[in-house]
This record gives sequence, structure tokens and C-alpha cells, in this order.
Amino acid sequence: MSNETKDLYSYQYLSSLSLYELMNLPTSTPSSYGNNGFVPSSYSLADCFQSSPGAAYDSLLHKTLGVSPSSSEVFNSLVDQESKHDVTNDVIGETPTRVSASSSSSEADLPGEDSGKSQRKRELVGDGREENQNQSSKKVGKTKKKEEKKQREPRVSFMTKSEVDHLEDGYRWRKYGQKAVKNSIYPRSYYRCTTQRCNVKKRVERSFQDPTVVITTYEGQHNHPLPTNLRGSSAAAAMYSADFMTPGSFTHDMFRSSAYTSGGSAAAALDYGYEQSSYGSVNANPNAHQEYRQGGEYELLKEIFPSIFFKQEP
DNA sequence: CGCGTTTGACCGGCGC
DNA sequence: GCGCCGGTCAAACGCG
Repeated sequence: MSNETKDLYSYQYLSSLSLYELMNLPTSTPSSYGNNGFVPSSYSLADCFQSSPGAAYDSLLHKTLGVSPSSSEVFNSLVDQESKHDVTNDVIGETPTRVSASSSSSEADLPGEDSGKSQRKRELVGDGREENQNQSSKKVGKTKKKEEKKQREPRVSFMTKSEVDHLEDGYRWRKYGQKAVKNSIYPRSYYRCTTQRCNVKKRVERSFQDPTVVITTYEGQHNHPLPTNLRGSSAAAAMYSADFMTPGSFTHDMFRSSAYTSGGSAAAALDYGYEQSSYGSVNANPNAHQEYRQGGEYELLKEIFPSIFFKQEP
């Protein structure tokens, strides 16, 4: 079984989880967050699927892709909306797949403009060419009130087994930082959605314990559709306009995530028929796309996903 | 030339 | 108060 297929499968698996299980996970109280920012008694994907209608999904995957869920890597996906801890630290441990969800988020604030958390100036350079016209005054309220303490955007973190760090997800991202992660030899990259007035961010880091796993954390939610230059089609368009993504903590990103293999080998990732075109994405591999579209997997997916994402849960 | 990445510095929260 | 560390900024740079 190739990695590509694994990735494919895993994404599907994750997507299924996201659609149903994560949405319905019992709410974990923030106070239950443990040492590492995790709910001690958090949910594993296995648990979720054992107690869920995922069986049908499993069989579907088994039939179509010839994989067995139990033998495949499963991602960790979690929602972190309040925890102050870094949810991506130590995500992968001996008990790898844990899922926690918290629904006590005040994600009422408008996603537009800046969240205000990053409004600060530098004395060194005066001109901010960025669109941060918001900070008229130089002094950013470092003495901001406590109550105005930066309210964290809902965050979703999940793991992906991929050789590339930055997974293509349909949106355009601009990297704005990279930091070395403590206790890890792999750096963490910070990306921001390039769409104006969209302050969705994501962090990408490679697991220290399992270098084959990429941990992606999304923060915030897109306030815009996919980049218009995308030639959405069929399943893709349907998926991105689907209403099941209403929970703000879940962006479309995870559904668009595609693990291109850097080696150039065709990665039949979940492209959903999107043209790579002017995306100019970092790790886009046009060959993979083309091959993918021409191959039978694309047609296969077009059949698979509608049934998965729009299936009615019992 | 426009857009994205790199990278060192800076900021702010937090623990000691 | 100090240092650590995560997160962000923005100039410089690279690329198509």
C-alpha cells in the first residue's frame, strides 16, 4: 500500500470523523484540559468510530480502496477553542489518536479585520505597508484590559501523514513566520490566509515523535469562499458550499487537504477536481493533479465523497 | 513587478 | 524582575 493511498484514506477517514463525530462529541469543559492541553479522557478516533456509524464507511473504504481502517494511520484531530496551551505539543504520543472538542467558544466576533492580537508596532520601522490600517495610534494597547484579552479563535488541529509540510487545502496561504519548536527538531511554520480581511491562520509542524506526521492547526474560520480563481467542480463546489461546515471551528481546509508527495510521485490526494491552475500553491504538483484526474481514482472519489459527506447519519 | 518565502528581531504571556 | 518561549512583524530576498 502506497503512502498516497494511505493519505487518501486517512483524509477520508478524517473527513468522516469531522462531519459527524467531531460535531457531536460531548463537550469537554475547559477545566478538563490536562497538562498538555488535552483532555485527559479524550477521544480517540478509534473510539469514535467504534461507537459510530462509521462501520459503513469502513466497508466502503475497504471496498473502494482496498484498505482496512484498522491497519491504516489515523489522524488526530481536535478542536481547541479555549485552551491556552499549545495544543500541538505532544499531540502524538503513545496514545496517538485523541480528539477533544469544546464548544464553548465565543466566536461571535467578526472575522474581518484584525483580531487585534497582533496589533503592535515597531519603533524601528515606521511604515507599515500592510493593510493594518487599524492601528492608527502607535501605542497599541499593551495595557489592554484583561477582559479584552485576546480571545483565541477556534482552533482545529489534526495530523496528517505526509511527506510535505504544507498541505494543499484550497486556500492561499502566505507564510509569515517560522519558529523552532521546543523539544523538537522540526520547525513550526505559520501561515496566514492571503485573502483580504480573512485572518485565518494555520500552523504547520512536523511531529517530533513521528516525522512522517504533519500536525496542522487551523485557527479561525474563513469569511470568504474559496479563491475565485479556482475552477471548482462537482464535488468540490458542493463540498465547499455545504452547510455542514457551519461550526466555525471547522473550516473547509481539512477537506481540501491533499498530501502531495514531494518526491514527485503522483499523490492521489483529495483534490476534488480542482484545477491547480493559478493557485501557485507551495507544494502543488501539477503532475500529480493531472495524473490524478486522468486516473480512475478521481472518478472514484467523485462517487465516494458525495455519498460520504452527504450521507444521512442514522 | 507582484507575490510569496526567509529570517532575525520584537512583543507579550507565563513561570520561577 | 528576569528569562523562556510562542507568536508576529517586516525588510530582504527569491521566483515566475
